[in-house]
This record gives sequence, C-alpha cells and structure tokens, in this order.
Amino acid sequence: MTQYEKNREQDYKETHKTFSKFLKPRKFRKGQLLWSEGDTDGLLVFLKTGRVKIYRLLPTGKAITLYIFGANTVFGFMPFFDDAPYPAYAQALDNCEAEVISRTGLRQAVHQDPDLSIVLMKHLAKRLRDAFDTIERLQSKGTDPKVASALLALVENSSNSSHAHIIISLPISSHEYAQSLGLTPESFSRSITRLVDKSILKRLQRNRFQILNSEALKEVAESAIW
Amino acid sequence: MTQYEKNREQDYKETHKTFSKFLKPRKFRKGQLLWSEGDTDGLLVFLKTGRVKIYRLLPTGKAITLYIFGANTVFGFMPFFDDAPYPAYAQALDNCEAEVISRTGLRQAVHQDPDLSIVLMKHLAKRLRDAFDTIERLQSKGTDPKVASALLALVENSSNSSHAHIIISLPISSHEYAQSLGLTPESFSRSITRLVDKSILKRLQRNRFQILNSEALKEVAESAIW
DNA sequence: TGCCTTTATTGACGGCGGTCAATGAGCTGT
DNA sequence: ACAGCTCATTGACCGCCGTCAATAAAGGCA
Repeated sequence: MTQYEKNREQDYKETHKTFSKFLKPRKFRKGQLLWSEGDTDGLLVFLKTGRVKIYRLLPTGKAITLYIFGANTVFGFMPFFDDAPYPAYAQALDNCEAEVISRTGLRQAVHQDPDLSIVLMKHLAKRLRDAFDTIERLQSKGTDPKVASALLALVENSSNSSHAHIIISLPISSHEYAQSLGLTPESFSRSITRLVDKSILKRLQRNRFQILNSEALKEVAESAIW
Repeated sequence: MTQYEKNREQDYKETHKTFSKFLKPRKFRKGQLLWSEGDTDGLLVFLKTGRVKIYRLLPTGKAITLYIFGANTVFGFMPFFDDAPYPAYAQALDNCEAEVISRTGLRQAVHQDPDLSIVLMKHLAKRLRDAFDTIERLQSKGTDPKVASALLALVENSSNSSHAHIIISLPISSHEYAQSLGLTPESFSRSITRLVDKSILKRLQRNRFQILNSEALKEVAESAIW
C-alpha cells in the first residue's frame, strides 16, 4: 500500500469518524441513480462497497464520465457548498452499501461543529486538484501520452504498487474509459498494444494490465508535445 | 449586465466585505509570479485590476493555461484547504492591483469568524464546476464545437450581453487560448473563419468578436458527436 | 459445459486537424 | 507617420486518429 493510499484511507476514516453520528446506512442497487443533474437536494455519500459513476449527459444524449468513485470515498458535497444544483448524474455501477447524510442533516451537523466543513473542504480541494490533472491530460497531444498518463494516475488511486509488478485495473469498461480520455475505444486499444509491443505493459485479463517498466511509462506520459 | 454577472459581482463584493478587515493592499508587476507550483505558502488574492494567469509547466517546458482571472475575482485559496502545495503557477499578465491575505492571516480570520470559510467554499465549488465544463469541452470531438462552447463560456464571464450584439474578447492571445482548448492556433483560427462564413460571428479587432447569431452558435457547440 | 451476448482487438480506409511556410494585419516605439 | 515586430490568418501537405467492418476473446446464463 502506497503512502498516498494510506493517506487516503486515513482521510476517509477520519472524515467518516467525524460524521459518524449523523450518518444513516443506505443501499443502492446496480443502475440506481443517486441523483440527477440539476437536483438541488444534496446527499453526502460515504461509499463503503461498490462503485458510483459521475457523468453528464450531452444534448446529443451521449454521456461523458467525470469520475468513478470506489469503496472508501466521500462525495456528493457540491450543493452543500454553493447551494447550486448537482452538475452531473450519479449512478451506482454495482450494488452499493453506503452511509449518507441529507442536506438538512449536514446543515445541522455543521452548525453543531464548524470543523466539519473544514474536513469537507479538504475533499473538495482534492477533487479540484484531480480535475486539473484531468484537464492537463486532455489538453496534451497524442494518444500514447494520454493513455500512459491515465494509467499512471490509476496506479496512484489503486492500492497496488509493490514496485516489482504493478497491476492496474480499469475501473470501468475500456469503452467508457477511452471516452473519458477523449479517445475512441479503438485508439485506446491500439495505444495499449503499442505499449505492450514496447514491453512496457502486459495484458492480464480484460481491462487489467501489469506495468513492466514504469520508468518508460512515465517517459511516454511526458512525451506529449505540449 | 447579465444576471449571472450581477451575481458574480455581488459575490465578489460580499466576499470582499467579509474579509475587508484582514486585507492588505499589494501590487504585482506585469510578468511577476504571485506563486510557483509547489509553493506551500498560500496567498489569498482579491484582484481589483489586471489579469492573472494560472498555468502549469509540463516536463517539456511548455506551459498550459488553467485559468485567466480578471478584475473582481478571488483566488489562491487551494493550499488553505488541504495544506498541499499550489498545483500551478500564477503570473500577472498586467500590472495588477490587489488585496491579499497571508496564510497565517487567513487562519486567524477564519478562527475569529468561521463563516468566512463558508464563503471561500462557495468560490472553490464554483471553480470545480468550471473545471467540469472545461473537461466536458475537452472530451468532445471536433474543433468547431469546442470553439463555439468556449466562446459561449466567455460570454457568461464577460459583462457584455445586451442581446443585440454580444461582444467577446479573448482574455489572452489567440495562441494560448487555442492551446487551452487542446487546439493549435491555426485550427482555432480556421474554426473562427468557418463561423464567420456562416454569419454566426464577426471579426472586430484581433481577438475580439461579435456574436451575430447566438442560437446558431449554441447549436454548433452542441453538435459534438460525443 | 455449451451457446449466446457483449466487449476488446485488429485491419483498411478516409478525413480532420496538425505542421510548416508564406502572407497579411495589427500593435509599438521613435 | 513610418518602420519593425509580433501575431493572426491562409494555403498546401501529410500523418494520425476516428470510422466502419470483421474477427476474436471474454462473460453470462441456462
């Protein structure tokens, strides 16, 4: 487990502990919407198991994925901060167990203990930092740098990094993952193939890879022209 | 002045008022760095005149622009929230007048009045919403939709919208602006030309346009395949 | 286990957009 | 006002990546 991962774990636990007395357990079925874009209700979610996808619907009906949240993450605090509607949809990708706080519940909680908001702000700030990384990745030129950089970001967020053989799993289907990089699934696949040919990557199962040469992968990620 | 603009003005004024007793005037010269990526000091800036560019340096030495802040904006609060370093550089594009609070100053201020943090959170949340829009734009396919959507976003942030002839000015050089869209200046220029040919846009001065048909512009923005 | 559906990979092809180069327009300073 | 420079625009060309189609592999379910 990386230092980063330890911190994330601890962050989550601390946050969870801080809010524990206001939390109510709740389950979400696979496919269920936690909220829709435009909703103003606000629901703070502590996800314990399963995955939740945050996405937007374009006017054309196509969906673009903003985040995939896995176990031990906190999310859903946007409307609490600026009283504006949710900027995206949230849908359970699996059957999920979670603990939640309603809008009014959180208001009360924060009223009782102002420090709570500090904790939430940290999470919000982290979210913004991640968004910067995403923007940087999307602005860069060429498919290989994007893919390499995205894979490296996955390593950070996954707990596997025993140096020798780092295993990474795409949190979603290759199709959606490619799209979140602004690529077609075909281009993504081709890029992976190129990395495999260079002995930087190894295919394990579908959407599951092993990094053979992380230094080379970093080089590819940084080889973007911009 | 749009409703949106009114709100932004008011938001800024409220925020400014809230912090007024902690603020210290400060000037920045054109080209001066307000902070560097990795700095942990933290400096909350209320910009009164001039523009400030937030950018990252890639390993290749190229810069990518994340934000351009103009008059009447608050920024620089990231390190206050999560105690992590600034994720980007901040450089004055003009001679700027501002009022600032140091890290310690803000700590004291928030300690005295916890409501201050609520105000900052709103700004942080707004920043994240903007980031979502940017991500959505970058993920979409085709140059014209990107350009159209970016122009529309500029209208929102600028005070001009007297319905008949909406004037938009690029906050930075066409070159940099194109790059922030993941495009080359040439592609950007060609896209503008296409919009002009369709009588959707009119060139005024360099980097200054008039929207002749905002409905058509919206259509183009939404014509992205994804 | 076997069948069927879904999803990833590979190939061929065409178009969009990036690159390079030339021209033109717009600022700056003297 | 003129000169000189910077920066936007336009053109020609080509390579990359998206599209379409076919194949292969992997899950899902009875």
